[in-house]
Amino acid sequence: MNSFTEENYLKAIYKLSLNGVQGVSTNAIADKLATKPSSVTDMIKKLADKKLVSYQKYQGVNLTKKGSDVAVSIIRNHRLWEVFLVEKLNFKWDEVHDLAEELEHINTHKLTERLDEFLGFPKFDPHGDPIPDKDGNIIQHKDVTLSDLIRGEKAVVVGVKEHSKSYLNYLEQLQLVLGAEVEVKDIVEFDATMQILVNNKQVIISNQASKNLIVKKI
Amino acid sequence: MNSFTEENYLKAIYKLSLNGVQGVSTNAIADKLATKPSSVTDMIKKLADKKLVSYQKYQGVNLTKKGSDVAVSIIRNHRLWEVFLVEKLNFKWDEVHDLAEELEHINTHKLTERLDEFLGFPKFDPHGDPIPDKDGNIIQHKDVTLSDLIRGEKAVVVGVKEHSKSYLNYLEQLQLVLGAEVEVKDIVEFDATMQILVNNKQVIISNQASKNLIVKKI
DNA sequence: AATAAAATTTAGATTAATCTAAAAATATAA
DNA sequence: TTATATTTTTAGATTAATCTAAATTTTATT
Repeated sequence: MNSFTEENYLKAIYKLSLNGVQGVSTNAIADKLATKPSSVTDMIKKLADKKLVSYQKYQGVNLTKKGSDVAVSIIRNHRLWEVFLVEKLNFKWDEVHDLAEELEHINTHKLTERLDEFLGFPKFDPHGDPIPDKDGNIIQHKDVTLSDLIRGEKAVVVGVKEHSKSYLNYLEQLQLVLGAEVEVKDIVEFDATMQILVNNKQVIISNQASKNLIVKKI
Repeated sequence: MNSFTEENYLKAIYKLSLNGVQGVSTNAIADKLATKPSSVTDMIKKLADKKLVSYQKYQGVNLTKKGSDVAVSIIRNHRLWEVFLVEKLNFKWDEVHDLAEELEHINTHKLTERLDEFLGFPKFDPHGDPIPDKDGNIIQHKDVTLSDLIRGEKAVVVGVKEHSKSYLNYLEQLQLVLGAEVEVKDIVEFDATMQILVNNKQVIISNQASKNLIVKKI
């Protein structure tokens, strides 16, 4: 079995690998986990001993198949619990991350599968992130963001790239929730600030905000 | 915040105090937690520093109000999660203990209260143990066991004093589940083995088994 | 290619939880 | 009540995860 800490490292490395990076850097991991590079080096050695990552000094790490499987299963758990918290316990989408961070480590095959079934085999979590299926397959929706649209285009909100409470809370105030329809009315050339229509209401949104909102054109 | 380990110590001390014991012994705690007395002494000192227990060398420990509150809230969590696992995820009563041992430590007020509400404010867990309410009040049903009955008496199964998988599994095979009606047909004088009627079926049950089954006379 | 800057690793400490073995205190029994 | 047994505590080590500070390697820049 792996400790919570080991699991968090594997998850961090997995997520940092998604950008197609070959060899995740020690500093990047330290940043993501809010720890020190020297601590990361120590842990990487341990994970390498357990064949969960492949590692050569100064060259960064990559997950092995085994390590990747563990990471995906934790992500599966995390996202299923988020669905549970929002759909069954009526939490809001900006409240569930920290709780799911704890629940995800109760990593028992049977519990996960029963939960999945109880929830009706959801495909996405409350933030639009895809939930890996029981075999670890995961649908990656391609990241078209609101900031990619041009004037006159319409789209539906399908996810977020940033999960902070403040961002999610802000989006909710603007009614920019999953499924909302948006239409680009105008874009400021200077800083890409957008004027958009959400539920017939005019909204002004910064580039910082629009580039973190994943949409699907319609 | 308290670590998982600290919480497990508090829970163990709480349970060992239920028999009206003043000053829970180091050895009893070590036994319950499958650890060594020297480890227990170390941890007790730490808990005493945090004002969670009162302690004098060689005299055993007692929970303070603060320590007792923590213990009760963990027990509340544990039992609520057990209800969830059995009623919502269709686990059997002999499968839920270990999972609940992990879930109980995600000790967030809001989560517990939402779960309680979702489950319909249950009063008892799947083994018949009372669930403390949100203020920590707990109904203690007085422990009449099957072994206390005499020939001819009838009763309903309301709980168990022993939670091992093997015991629970055995009871289920005999249909001695919560709510089952039993009638004492005969008792062997030598070793208190009982012949009882469960759902019109004759069952022979040892004293070891009957004294761990909590019943209510009817 | 030499040097400066940045990233990474090593060395050595620290903290929490545990252990074994030995010492001290308490309880029990002749 | 003295000796013996049991319980509890202390002393000193160990393991996992972390840290700081120093050393090393890689990368970037002149």
